[in-house]
Amino acid sequence: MFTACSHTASPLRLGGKWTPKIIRCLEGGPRRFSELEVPLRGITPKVLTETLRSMERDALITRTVHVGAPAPVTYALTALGRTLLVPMAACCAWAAEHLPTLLDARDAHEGPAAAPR
Amino acid sequence: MFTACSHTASPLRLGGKWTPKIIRCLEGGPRRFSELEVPLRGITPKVLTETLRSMERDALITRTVHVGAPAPVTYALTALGRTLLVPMAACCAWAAEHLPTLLDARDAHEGPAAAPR
DNA sequence: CAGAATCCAATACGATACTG
DNA sequence: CAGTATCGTATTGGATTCTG
Repeated sequence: MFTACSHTASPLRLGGKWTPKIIRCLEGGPRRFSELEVPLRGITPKVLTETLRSMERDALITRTVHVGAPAPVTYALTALGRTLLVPMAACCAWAAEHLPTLLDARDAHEGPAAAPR
Repeated sequence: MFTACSHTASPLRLGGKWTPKIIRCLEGGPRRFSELEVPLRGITPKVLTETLRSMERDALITRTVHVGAPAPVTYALTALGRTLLVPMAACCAWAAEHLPTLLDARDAHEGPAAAPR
């Protein structure tokens, strides 16, 4: 989706499984590592770390280590990261409207033979 | 990007490497297999076939076998497939505006040590 | 708390060769 | 022309365990 528009071969992880969800989680303000693990049910710390690192590298988020006893780390969207909310909204609108149609077509294709009876 | 908006775990190939490009190629009307291979420079027949099949299954395109000597096959966007052009345009606009910024940030991260001299 | 290390599975993508 | 068959590689995501 994104690579189609650019002429780079670089794997932008924007289309990955977790990047958009993380952006949504950060939409309301900075969140800590553990505050991301909870709403992103199913993500493992390894994958969360990897994804956050690549997003930080791409200047989509910032990583801040605060002083404190078990030093908390917060992640926050950058201005660049916030611009992604616009195309994401367009994609979400598409999915909300057309995804059921697509999935119905898929089921009809897969399973006229394997349909429930 | 799309899966983030839905609640399915199904791998929609909308975010794949080729699906958006194929949609763009079909935007101007039906195209034949070999007419897709050319502009999509680098795709192998295997991958093109796989991608077209999955798009057909998802009702994004239709596959039509015509009568003729070496029977030509044409692929065309469905109405559902055309709706994808809207979010794709939003993503392309984002990339056109912000991708250079992102890539600059990436370079700055990777290579202050590996910078050219 | 916020991760790092290690190992593993699934998938996407690709190169090459062949065919009705 | 429009694929199919086979094989191999690269990347992604995940499970588990451990640590400053």
